[in-house]
Amino acid sequence: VTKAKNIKDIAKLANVSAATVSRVINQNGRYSKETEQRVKRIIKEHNYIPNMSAKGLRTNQTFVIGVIVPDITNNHFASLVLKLETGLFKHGYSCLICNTNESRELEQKHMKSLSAQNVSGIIVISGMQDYPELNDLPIVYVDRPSKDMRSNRAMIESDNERGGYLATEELIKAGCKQIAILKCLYNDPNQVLRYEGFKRALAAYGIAEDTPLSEDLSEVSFDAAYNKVKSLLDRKANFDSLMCTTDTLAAGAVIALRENGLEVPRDKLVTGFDDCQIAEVCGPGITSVHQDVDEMAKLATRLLLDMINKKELDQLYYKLPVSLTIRSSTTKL
Amino acid sequence: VTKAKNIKDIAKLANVSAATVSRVINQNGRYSKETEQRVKRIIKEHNYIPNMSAKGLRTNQTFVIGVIVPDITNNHFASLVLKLETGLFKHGYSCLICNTNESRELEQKHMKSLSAQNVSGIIVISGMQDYPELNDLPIVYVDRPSKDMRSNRAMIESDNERGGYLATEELIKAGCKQIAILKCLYNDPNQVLRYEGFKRALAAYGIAEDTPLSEDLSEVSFDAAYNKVKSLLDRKANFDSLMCTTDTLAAGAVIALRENGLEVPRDKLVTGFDDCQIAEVCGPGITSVHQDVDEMAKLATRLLLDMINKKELDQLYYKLPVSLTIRSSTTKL
DNA sequence: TTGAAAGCGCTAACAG
DNA sequence: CTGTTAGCGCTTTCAA
Repeated sequence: VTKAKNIKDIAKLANVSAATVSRVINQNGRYSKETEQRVKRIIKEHNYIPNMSAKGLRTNQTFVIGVIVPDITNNHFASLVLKLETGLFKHGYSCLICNTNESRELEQKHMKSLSAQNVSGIIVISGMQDYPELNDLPIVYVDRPSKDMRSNRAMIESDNERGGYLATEELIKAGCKQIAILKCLYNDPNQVLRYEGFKRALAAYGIAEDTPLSEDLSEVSFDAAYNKVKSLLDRKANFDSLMCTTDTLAAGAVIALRENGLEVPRDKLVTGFDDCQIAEVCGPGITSVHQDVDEMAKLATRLLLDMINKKELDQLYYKLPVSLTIRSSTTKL
Repeated sequence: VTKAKNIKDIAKLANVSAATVSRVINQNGRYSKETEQRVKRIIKEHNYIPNMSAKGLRTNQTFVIGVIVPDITNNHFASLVLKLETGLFKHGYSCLICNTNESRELEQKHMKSLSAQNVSGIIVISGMQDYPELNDLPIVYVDRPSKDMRSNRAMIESDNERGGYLATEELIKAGCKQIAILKCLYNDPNQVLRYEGFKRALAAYGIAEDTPLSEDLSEVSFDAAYNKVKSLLDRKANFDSLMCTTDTLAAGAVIALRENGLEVPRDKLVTGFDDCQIAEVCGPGITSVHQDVDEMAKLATRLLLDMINKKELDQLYYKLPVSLTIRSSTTKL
């Protein structure tokens, strides 16, 4: 079988013009059944694959979606990305993955690069900024609020405040009085909301917040949580439980406790947030706020594709409900 | 500031030809210091971003790398992808992420799609197949052997056999006599190699393999491992330890044991493979075979870029050493 | 139902 | 050192 590199080769082989081949490929009608079948046969026989750069240049549509994510090694984000990629690929779109490593600068560089590549749309997961200057580009902001509202922008977030409330309430109901919180408000509105929920729960149950136990972490990471808990223990801080604003933090906490001879839930209760694999697997299993990642991904995919295809969206903003997945870490023995 | 969409606009504004602008952008020389600065200034002022589709069409170089991966939610793969993406982006390349979900068919579809998109190169992680038909495309096969050898193919794997040996030896040295192995040979040469190592270690220490304990899993997944261990316990199989060919399997095993009131390492010893987050965090911490993901990523990046830039490679095949990260799961109390 | 022709934005000869 | 020109492969009028 000879190699047909481009649409002209196919046209020649099928005794039609390139225009007709193009119409067949794109199912644009205006060709006979006969021609269609012949062209399709030739394409298959020669294993012809259209050149997407040319198509992209011509149509200004690349069928590539940029996905911005803080860190793909975080299981919560990875789950989201897996579902997004799988869903989008079914519709003929590929995903450019961009890790920002929580750096504002890298995030901007990536957005610029995506725009240069003429991506069809962008999904920004837990981004740190809006991008109103990317005028015509459809963008879905996932996992964070955004001010950038208009017809080609959408926004999906979980009810983080309620999540914070639920987790805290669970600890209170288990009898906890001195709840430390592991969080880092700086730069992340979700963290702020989870903390709001925390405070609302304390207030609802008439518990005063113990400010030293609420001190911010330097960053949202396993190590930061691990070190914070070590230092709490070192200075003999008085706490009976830890409300952690992500599962990664919860894992760091559990490990730090264990290394100091403390067991969860025997000695301290712990809650996490995201309900990802680490919560299932860490220590005795960590009670965690479940986000509906599946729905998030489905919604983001649908909204983005609709925007790309210039469909009117009935709704541009979604706040998804959360639930609590209860595991051993909050079960007093 | 007016909007300059394309290179001609910039050229006009800078009083030069498009060719000169192109030269400046690509640092191709053959322009005066003066012109360069003027052009650069105009570009910056107008926030001009070159169109990559056009560039790609013209040069047949897209600066996009396809990354094929079985499942990005596996922390081992996620770590690899993060490092690859970060490294490649520094060199101006973006990564198209493709999850195959272990499906041969999806893998092929993705490869075809990548080829259509004129990617500059492909990194195939734990792929199930070679792609010799993608003639001119540089490909690095990571995490698996490959028969597709030539100048624009490279291949990097860990010493899986030795990993299997080390893990098994660790169990034996801790006094284990009846070692069950959780594996799934079907479709994955790495699994086979790890199993080879397992058998070699048994032989070296004069232990006979207990065939019923070596039965294959239906697939490599947390659930498969979980169910397998449950069924081993149900039928009162005689084993003192579990050698697991991935950390995910080890996690499934640990959880299944725990749910049956058995603790690691008190009642059973366990080893994993990959030394990823889950091994650090699961149960008491799981002893696991460490793969040098960092070196893998660096090597893959370098080799791929060299192939893209037509540099002669001194070596096309790399087998990276592994080590054992020892944690509590193999420490008899 | 089909084909001819123009052009998307860029780069690479080639000429000056 | 710089500009002119000719496409890369595809889609899309327009005309037939």
